[in-house]
Amino acid sequence: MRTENPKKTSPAGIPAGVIRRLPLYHRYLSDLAQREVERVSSRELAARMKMSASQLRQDLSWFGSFGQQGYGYRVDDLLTAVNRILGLNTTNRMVLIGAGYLGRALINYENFYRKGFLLTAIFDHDPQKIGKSINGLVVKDVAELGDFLHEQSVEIGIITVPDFAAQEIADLLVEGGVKGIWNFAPVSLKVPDDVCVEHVHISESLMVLSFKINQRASARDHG
Amino acid sequence: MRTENPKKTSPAGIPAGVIRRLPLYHRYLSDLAQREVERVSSRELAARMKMSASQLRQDLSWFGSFGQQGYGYRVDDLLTAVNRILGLNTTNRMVLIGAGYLGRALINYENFYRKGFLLTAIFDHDPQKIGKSINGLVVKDVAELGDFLHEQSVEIGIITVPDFAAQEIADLLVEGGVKGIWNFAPVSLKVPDDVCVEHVHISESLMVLSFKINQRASARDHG
DNA sequence: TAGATTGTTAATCGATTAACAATC
DNA sequence: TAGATTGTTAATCGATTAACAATC
Repeated sequence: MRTENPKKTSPAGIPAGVIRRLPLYHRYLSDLAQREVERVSSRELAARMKMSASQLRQDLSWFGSFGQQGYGYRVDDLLTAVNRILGLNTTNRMVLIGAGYLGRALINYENFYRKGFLLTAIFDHDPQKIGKSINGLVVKDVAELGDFLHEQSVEIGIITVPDFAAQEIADLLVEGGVKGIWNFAPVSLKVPDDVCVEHVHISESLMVLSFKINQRASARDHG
Repeated sequence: MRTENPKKTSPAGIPAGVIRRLPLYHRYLSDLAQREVERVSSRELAARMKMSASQLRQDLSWFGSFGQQGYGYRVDDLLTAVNRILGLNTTNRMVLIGAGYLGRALINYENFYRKGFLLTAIFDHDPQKIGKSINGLVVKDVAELGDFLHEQSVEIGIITVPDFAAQEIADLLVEGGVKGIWNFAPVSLKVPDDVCVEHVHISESLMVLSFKINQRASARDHG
């Protein structure tokens, strides 16, 4: 039986680890769906994902029951469920602030559209960029951001500006009523509790890589 | 007394959570150092970082003792120690494959140089890009990647190519002897155990944001 | 039906927090 | 010295894994 009423009513919320694994489930299920695989067991899927079947089933149980005993999961159904859990079944309108290379990389990422993310405006501070068209959107002056947000309903603000300007933009986004901020600047943004922030840890990630390489090197030398 | 001989000899390795927090320590300590703060206690630093002082001290103890009872930590000394732990005190040579917007964003990120990361070559598949100069480096044909890696010593390969090409590039990098791969393609790369991979979860991060927004919305409606 | 596999409860493992002796 | 704060050990908490009754 497939339901979407979680057995465990999540009182303190869903663990962060579970949430971080949801996009992985999405990716692997999309792969299977694209290859027209009809059914998959927790054992098979978990093996592909290099995790335990227990954990996979435990994770899903936070959101409901999506499988059938003795059968496993219908790939399409589970993917649909994961899409809904992730909020990919509704349109998320976004604005992007900072039309540098990183901003442009995101603007060009067409997969977002397929997943229900819709970029509605691009802002920049640089007069050289303002007025230019990128992917069919004219870059607006960041001075207009506040007004724009009051006129248009926007769920997500994307921050791809230099570090020092990030908090200022975040304040404007919050004031403009966005529900979430996708932050690429390596700073901890201060926002009210009702606004979600997802920080993409680019430089942090490179340092972790450096650590691992170094760690391995010293293990070889000393160990 | 400040030493760098860990008390606990890490048998199974340092927990992933500890490793992920190291760049954070680096950032906050850099901030303090820049503001010429001389000393900091675990309590103060932890409060800034919104974590417990216990956890901070526990984390550091994996690598040695860097403080003084009754005093705390000398900011400079602790930052130096964290830099060394992260491997930022040595030069990490890098090549980048994929000179699209994302690749260019990374090429332009000057902070990397300050942290000991040195970009030595840029590769692309596109004849339009090959031969052009970016930040003083001439873009090479990706067909030359293998030869280049055999001639030059390179620690890190940066993959900013489209998804479908990522594994192929990873294979070339591995064959060329890199120690680590910084991967921006949303695919799980298959590499030997002695090569480290750090995956930057860009699209995954947006889905997590979508989830959180959606979660909060449904909590407001139903809760 | 018999075999397979789920959803969930119980057991284990690891990470975080609390506490405190050591000591600057 | 007395007060403060570390490094570390013990206690708690949460997440992962194992096991199994329910059932397709």
